[in-house]
Amino acid sequence: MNLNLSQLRAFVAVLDEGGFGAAAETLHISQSAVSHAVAALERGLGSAVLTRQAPPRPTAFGERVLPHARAAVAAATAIRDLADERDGRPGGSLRLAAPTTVCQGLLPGLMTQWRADFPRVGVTLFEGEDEEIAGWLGDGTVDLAVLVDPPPGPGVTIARDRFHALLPADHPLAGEPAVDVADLADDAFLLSLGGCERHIRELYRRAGVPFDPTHRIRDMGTLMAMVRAGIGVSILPALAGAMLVPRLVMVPLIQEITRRLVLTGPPGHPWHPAVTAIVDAASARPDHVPPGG
Amino acid sequence: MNLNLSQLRAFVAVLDEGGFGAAAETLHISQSAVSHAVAALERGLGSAVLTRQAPPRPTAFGERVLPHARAAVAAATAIRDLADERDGRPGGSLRLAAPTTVCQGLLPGLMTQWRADFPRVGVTLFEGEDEEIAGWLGDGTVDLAVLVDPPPGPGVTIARDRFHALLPADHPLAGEPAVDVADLADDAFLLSLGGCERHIRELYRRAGVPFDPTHRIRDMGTLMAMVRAGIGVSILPALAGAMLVPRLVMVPLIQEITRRLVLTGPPGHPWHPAVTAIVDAASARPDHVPPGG
DNA sequence: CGCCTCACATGAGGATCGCTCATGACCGCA
DNA sequence: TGCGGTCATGAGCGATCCTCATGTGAGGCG
Repeated sequence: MNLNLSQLRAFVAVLDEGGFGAAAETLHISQSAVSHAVAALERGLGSAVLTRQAPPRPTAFGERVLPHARAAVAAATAIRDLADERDGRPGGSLRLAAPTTVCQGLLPGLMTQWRADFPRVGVTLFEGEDEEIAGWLGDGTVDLAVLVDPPPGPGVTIARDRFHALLPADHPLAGEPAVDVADLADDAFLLSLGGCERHIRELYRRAGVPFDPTHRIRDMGTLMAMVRAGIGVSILPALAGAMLVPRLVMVPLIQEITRRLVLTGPPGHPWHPAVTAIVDAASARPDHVPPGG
Repeated sequence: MNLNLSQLRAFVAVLDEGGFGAAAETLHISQSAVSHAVAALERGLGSAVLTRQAPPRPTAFGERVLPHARAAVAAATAIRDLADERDGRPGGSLRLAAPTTVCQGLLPGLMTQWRADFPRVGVTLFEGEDEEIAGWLGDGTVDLAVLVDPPPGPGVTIARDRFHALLPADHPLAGEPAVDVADLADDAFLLSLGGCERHIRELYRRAGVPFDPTHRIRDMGTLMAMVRAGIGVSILPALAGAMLVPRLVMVPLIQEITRRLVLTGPPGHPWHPAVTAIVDAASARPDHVPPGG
């Protein structure tokens, strides 16, 4: 009747993998073992933690247990990986969360670097939106994250990412060395959702221009397609340039606003040894990516 | 060879209780079981985590493992206690850290209140100094703490504690309704260590008087004895009044400075359910203790 | 309506684990 | 050298946990 790490691991894995069978695979045990483990957990706790539909969801009670379960599992994993360090090089496998633009613009280079520096560390990438990512980091869903303008704390600034106007290549301003936010008022404005609103609002405030986006678009591909089609213009961080399709240009804004991208581990929790190593290594280096456009 | 919660529990308990035998007692298992558990942990991890002298200390490696072990154990305990909630009332046993003055001035009342409100929750009190306490909260040594003027975050302000002059009863200023910090310059100043220096320094800054303490004293009893003996005067928060011995008085200062006492759980970690309940209950109440002197 | 399939539960059996008891080894101390 | 305190070790046994095989229940389809 006593709580057990493998029970917690099973519980977490079922939710993360979306089923008992899938959990069994990633845990390298049989489906039956997972079922037994979750059943034992529920017997031990006295109530169900999972609804048994496809895909399994946590019960209200399971929802409350989950963050603690994640914390326990993460701690155990960290200890295991701490022990697996060889010749000072950390090992283990990390889950990393980052916003879309960072995933596309910054991480390819970074992760290549890490693979070279920390060959025994595996990194699984989770793409998300800013607040979502902070939540994942807090509740143990991920071990490592790139946060946008986080409150001061541990972690290392890996880039300062300046905002640019996104214009069709045949736009009158497309050839300028820099444009004023106020000059964008002639076109419809396409606001990209997902965390940059705050900065864009600030840009308009500084420019003294009322902010009145015509469309709000979540998907970056859609946004670019619409700008290319001449429907309007947008403002994006420089890193989004990595996703640029032909016949689109990014022009620096006169109103110089940047977002700070910070690589950090879970606040409060002890960090996974590999996370500490990676963040320390990033601190020792200069910013990897010049915020060019 | 697989990591195990009872192994981690044993490891943590040996350090906390100062020995294998003592750990065995608190865990309600045999000394042999503790020895086996730690041995298995070390076999599993591939290196020693404890030095086997009296009292056992963590090895360098053990030092790195310890915070993760605490996190795992705390998480498991929280889950257990989450399950033990009956009719909405939380249960379990909490470790609470607080500074000396709070322990003596504020907690007796608070803990009585809690005993009534949360009869199934046990609280063990750890007295410490301000930074020490913040450290304990961060690394999982305690579940709940009273912090002094912490950075903004979750938690509830349970008191605003105003600073007072501590004078012998026969001091010329002892009868005044309030005194100016500048007027204390005639006497030797006895600085009490342990976290209030910052505030006292600020008081002197505001009064425009140079700060030049004659003695620095750690123990509150010693301080009071010395003030009573006429060796000098001091400045203490109102809560220290709970420790006042006869022939001493506390007089409010004209320079009104207070310290904010905040009851909170570990930053970042998910909180123990009973901690959440206690902090929530405290938020719902007005400040318990008027900062009287 | 019956059958199939997918997904999870259940039961039996066997290896492993983790505990206790008894005892051994080591250290500081007189 | 002997003694008490502290931790380690080994044997033995019950509990646990995993796997294999099979049961059950929901949903899709002819």
